[in-house]
Amino acid sequence: MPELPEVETVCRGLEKILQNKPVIKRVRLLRKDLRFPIPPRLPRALSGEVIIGVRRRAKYLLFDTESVILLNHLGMTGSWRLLARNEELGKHDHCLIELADGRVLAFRDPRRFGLLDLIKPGQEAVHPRLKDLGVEPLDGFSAELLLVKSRKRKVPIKVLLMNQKIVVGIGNIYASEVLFRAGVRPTRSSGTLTRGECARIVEAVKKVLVSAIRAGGSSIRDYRNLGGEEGGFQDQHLVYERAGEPCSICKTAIKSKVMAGRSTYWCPRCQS
DNA sequence: CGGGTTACCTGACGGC
DNA sequence: TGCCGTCAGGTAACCC
Repeated sequence: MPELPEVETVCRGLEKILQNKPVIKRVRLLRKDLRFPIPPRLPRALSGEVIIGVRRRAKYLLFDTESVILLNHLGMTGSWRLLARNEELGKHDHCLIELADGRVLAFRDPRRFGLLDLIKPGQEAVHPRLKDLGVEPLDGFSAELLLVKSRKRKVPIKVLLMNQKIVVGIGNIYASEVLFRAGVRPTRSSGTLTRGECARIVEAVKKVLVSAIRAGGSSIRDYRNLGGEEGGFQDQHLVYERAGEPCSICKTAIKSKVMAGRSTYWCPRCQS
């Protein structure tokens, strides 16, 4: 579920909570694997380390310590919770980070599509999950880049926007929302986009993501921030999960279809 | 390599 | 109340 705005919101929440650079007292793994095996040495590698900071790259969170980086992906249902004192562990709490100051961070992930791994500082660029990631949409993404990457490609633009090797952070909700605002149909073959359309798409990507971050992300089903609160951007969704409803601009019924296995929404009149 | 489909997993929801 | 099929903010592993 979490796309860039949700991961960014979680990252900012973690940064705030960890700004006193706490020492990790102990890490407990409640299961050995999520989608992939969790390194068995992870608890030992992290215990005693100081959390220097938390960063986001694409939809990944990176917890920096002096000697190792904790890499985390939320998958579809992952969340970090600051447990209240004496709070019972949930059925899907898989990893606990116990801080020396007594606080406990829990990684919760019912579907277990998330990821926990370790990276040696300086080795980020060669990590298999990070090495092929594309450009950050809010840092270095441009119409020129989209134009170049879309040439000679037949995939629908909606699928291209979700391709993390080209531009990162855009998932199924924001792809539809961006293309509606850009006035481009999600089914358009990428190679047919004009320079002007690429410019409109890139502008819409930036606007939508910035607005969504400002709103604290979108909560459709599961997504919650660190405090368990919902985001607010779902109130600004203009097409996502609105099939059959009148378009906010022209009142034509919003259409939907499955593309590359994912539900996709658009206005057949406003988007060409 | 590009493009498409399937699998991974749990839970919520609607229909019968 | 079940039970069953469908679907869900992601991505990797297959296939052709």
